Amino acid sequence: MTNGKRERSQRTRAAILQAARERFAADGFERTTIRAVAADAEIDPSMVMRYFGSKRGLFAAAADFDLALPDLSRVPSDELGAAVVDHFLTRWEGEPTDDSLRVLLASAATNAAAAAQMQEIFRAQLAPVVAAAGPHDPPTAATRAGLVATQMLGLALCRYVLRLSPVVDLDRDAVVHWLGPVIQRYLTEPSG
Amino acid sequence: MTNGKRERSQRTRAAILQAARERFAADGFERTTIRAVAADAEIDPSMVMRYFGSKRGLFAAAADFDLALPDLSRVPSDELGAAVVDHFLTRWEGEPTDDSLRVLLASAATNAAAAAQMQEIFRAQLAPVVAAAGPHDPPTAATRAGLVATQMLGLALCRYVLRLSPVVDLDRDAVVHWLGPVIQRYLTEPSG
DNA sequence: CGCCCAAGTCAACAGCTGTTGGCTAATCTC
DNA sequence: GAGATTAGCCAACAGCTGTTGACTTGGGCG
Repeated sequence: MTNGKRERSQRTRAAILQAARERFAADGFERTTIRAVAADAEIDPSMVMRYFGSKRGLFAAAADFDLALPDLSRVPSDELGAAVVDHFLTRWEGEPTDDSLRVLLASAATNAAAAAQMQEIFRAQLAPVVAAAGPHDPPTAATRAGLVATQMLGLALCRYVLRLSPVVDLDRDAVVHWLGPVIQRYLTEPSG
Repeated sequence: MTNGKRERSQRTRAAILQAARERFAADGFERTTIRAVAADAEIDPSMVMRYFGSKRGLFAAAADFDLALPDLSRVPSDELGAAVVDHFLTRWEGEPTDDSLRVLLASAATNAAAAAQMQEIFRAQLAPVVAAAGPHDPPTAATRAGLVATQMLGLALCRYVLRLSPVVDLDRDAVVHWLGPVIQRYLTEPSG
């Protein structure tokens, strides 16, 4: 066949990872079973162990993602809030859909390792961008990043996980209209 | 002994419920085992079944709670936001501590029944209060309630579940200072 | 006292879990 | 082509899970 051994290996590895992302996002860490992931990927459960070592290893691989935040120092300072909200919506609802955030959100609530991973992502990815965007006031930068996290993760929680209908029904423009000024304030308002 | 039979029954029932609340809040629905709850309550696992029928029944009893929202129509309209934020903080951090919200938050992410229960609580308890507090504009009342939920549940998620350090480090006054105006806006800003 | 009901215990069930080791067969390397 | 390497499958393990039923104990009440 045209399939080399290496190519075949990479393909099944990718299939496992995709199935794992969907399962973890839908069911969380505990309820996701290796057997179910393997069934979705149409391979044997033992293959998951071969490729990822353990369930934790599989989760770490599935939940490792990049917020891909843009450089906010190039955005006009009065459009920062709208830009951030718009970026997150694109990240979560664009094509191709990346379930990683939902994976973490659904698992971090009940799994210490997942919570730690979430902390690390926001510390390493969100905090520096916020620091670069806002007033040059290092002590408050971490606080500002934390506040942004409360609103954006709260949105993700209500919209994608809890599926509260008034929040699900908001269209993109409405979300930007309502949350944009909030994020703007968290980023730029003097700490008083 | 001084213990009547009825009194003893009520006491063990309460002990089971308290142990269940702590376990569910700490570990979520899936990782909480009936055996662990029974051990905490110092009784036999089968007693849990006797009193609550099933694990789901136990969860429903542990997660059934009252937001105890005050009547916002008596609060000066420019203090609405601060009053709401302050109320939630008191509810979550006051004495005696009520773990119910954490129970739901930790479980709703991975359990459809818990998510439904969360939806119901916000529909039945938060939405009407928001409707009574804001402008008399029924179509937007549900939206306003949803927006309030995104910010307040996001706060709870980051502060109590994920334990993001910048959010945990905020004291009460700082939380009110930052979130108060946000909630105020969600409650009263014209929908334009 | 003597009956009765309910609180509580004990042991077991059937099922599912993550994980392991041995096996086959197909591919790569020389 | 011979031999090593590796993807993949199968069967099994030890442990834990929610749940059940039979059994024992002790208070409530006539």
